[in-house]
Amino acid sequence: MVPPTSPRPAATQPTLEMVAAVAGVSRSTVSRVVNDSPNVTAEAVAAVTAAIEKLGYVPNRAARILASRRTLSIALVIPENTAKFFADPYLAAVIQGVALHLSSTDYTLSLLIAPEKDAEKTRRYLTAGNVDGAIILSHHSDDYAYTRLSQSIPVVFGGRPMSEEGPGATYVDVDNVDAAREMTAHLIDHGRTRIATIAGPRNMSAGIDRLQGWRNALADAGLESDRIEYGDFTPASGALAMRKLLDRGEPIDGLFAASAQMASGAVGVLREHGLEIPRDIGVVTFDDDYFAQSSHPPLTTVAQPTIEVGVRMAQVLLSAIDGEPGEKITMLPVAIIERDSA
Amino acid sequence: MVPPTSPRPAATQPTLEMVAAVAGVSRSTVSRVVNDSPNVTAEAVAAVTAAIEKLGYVPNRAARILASRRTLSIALVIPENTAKFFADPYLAAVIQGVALHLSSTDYTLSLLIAPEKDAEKTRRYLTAGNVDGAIILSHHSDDYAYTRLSQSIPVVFGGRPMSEEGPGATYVDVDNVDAAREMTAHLIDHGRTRIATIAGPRNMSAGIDRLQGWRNALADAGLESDRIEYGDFTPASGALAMRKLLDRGEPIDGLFAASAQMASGAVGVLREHGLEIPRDIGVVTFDDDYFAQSSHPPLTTVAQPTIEVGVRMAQVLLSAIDGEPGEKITMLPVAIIERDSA
DNA sequence: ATGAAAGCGCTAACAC
DNA sequence: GTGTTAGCGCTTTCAT
Repeated sequence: MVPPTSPRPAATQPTLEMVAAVAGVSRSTVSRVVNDSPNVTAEAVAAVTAAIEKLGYVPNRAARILASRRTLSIALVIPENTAKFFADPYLAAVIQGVALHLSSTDYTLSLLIAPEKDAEKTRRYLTAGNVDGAIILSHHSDDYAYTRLSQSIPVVFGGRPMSEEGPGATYVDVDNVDAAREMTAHLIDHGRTRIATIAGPRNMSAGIDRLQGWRNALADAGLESDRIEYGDFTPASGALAMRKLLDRGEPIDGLFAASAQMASGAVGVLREHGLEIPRDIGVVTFDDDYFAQSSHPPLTTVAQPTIEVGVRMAQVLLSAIDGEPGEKITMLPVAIIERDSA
Repeated sequence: MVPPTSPRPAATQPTLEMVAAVAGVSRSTVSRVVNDSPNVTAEAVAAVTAAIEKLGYVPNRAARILASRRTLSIALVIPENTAKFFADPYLAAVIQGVALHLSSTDYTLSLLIAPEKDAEKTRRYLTAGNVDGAIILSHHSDDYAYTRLSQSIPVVFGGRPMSEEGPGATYVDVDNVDAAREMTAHLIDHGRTRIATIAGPRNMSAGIDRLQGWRNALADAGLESDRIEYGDFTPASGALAMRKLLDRGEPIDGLFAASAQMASGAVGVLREHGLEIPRDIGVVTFDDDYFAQSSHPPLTTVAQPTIEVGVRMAQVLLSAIDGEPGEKITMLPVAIIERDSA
């Protein structure tokens, strides 16, 4: 904790009261104008607006929050174990989308990297009325700290949460099962029959669902589905998984990597082993990031609307905060991008 | 703008007053304890602490801010043009470092993606007393909107800022010139004589400085320094620059890419052209990210203390907010990582 | 060392 | 439609 110190030198911002004086109205009227209240005459609005402009008035957030009991701020919570994925283009884009949408509102984004140990501190902060709502970007199922959070404030999860809260939770996601199935089917359509997968973690819905999709496609085609290794969505884990797959000594002519970052690692290993894509092995994946686009050859993949996911999470959260009904589950469409890697 | 709506249903958090009642002291004393004031008896501290614990009291931020005129929050400003680099492991790590350090303080991090157009809105928000200080992560020189910001609030830049504010500005950086020189010298030591560079943008100090370092090394060795192409630190730009370099038709046996992300793009192109590292060309770069580590072969590079840069920016900013003197410029050491790519 | 009292700048009934 | 009046929950002189 940083101990509080000397108070600030009173920046003397213009206050609502000063605006009222200049505009020749009461503070209430200024407040109404600032808050877009419908019940103000055009003249009053004009006078106040002019005064605000003239003085360069900006409402004091703290005072507003204190008086209205709305914080105008939402938290973006990233458990520390997830923070190491910060560099993942997917996560980065989602965060960007959230920030982008909020910048067109009066809301402010509080970025919280939540330490595993005292998740309790974070939870308290969130439930103590410091934010109007929260977006949880948690990769793992073991973040039970946030399980009951939505009883206190509106919460939106990025992707279906794994905890018991799952049913009933509000989240934004894509149809991972079906997209993975399609990707795998694409491999099958290209004549691949010995298809492996580098799956995501078993404690993340995205990992589980994409694996299920892969299984479904193989089952539909009557193919074996035992060529599985798990990664954690990082390139390094993809490389390791690919090595394990190859070390099995069984022939593989197709690979579905559950994320482009893992595919990135895997492709490097394939190249090391002298395997050429798509001559020796077809490779398809998930996410249309730089790697998928610039790999040689570029990879057939599932493009998720990343920025849009962030934007929608923000939208859904804000409307929940405003007490609007709204669906708990928002599924966004993906785009299948066919290239020459299958 | 999202119009304000219904007030929140009064979450009835315990207040300082309730704590005072339970502890049997005045509100002032509770406040003192909460703020680590030295002038409180041990018994009072104990009683208050117990009461706080019992009630699960968390101070109301807004009230605190309003009364103390300190916001306990700092802004992390990322101009929109820089936001597209969000997925750059370097940027991601720096942000993480900032958030990490703040999580051990009472400060909150406000993430601002600042739209180019109304940078004025952002500037106003920052100067209106909404934050105690700001960290600017701007890649470009043309962000004049933030030039005068440090006249209003403490500001720390990530890397030496380009604007006229440069002299006098507070920032955290590494010695890009020298590190680049060392990397290039490494290439020369390995017998390379026709050394190219993929430089960063000409309007970013990191771009300029690393280019200068490359030039210095070549000058020291009496080698030509006209093999230059520019990128914007993204992989795609690195690939493009490499193509241009190769298209010149002049022989190249060494490459210094000003960032690992650009090296990533460049290496792909080299491979396309059948050039092998280090047999045909030595490659060194900047940043020790996943790509540099897992490229084939892994790349000799300059490892920047990325998380540490973020942590230090936060530390420097907080001490500036607390009015402590402190150096304006913080240079962090880098580590030269020699591998087999030269 | 502690308490009493006066706001911080705004919003939200409530009256007019 | 507009003004008046209470606070929102805390910090901070100023006494004691």
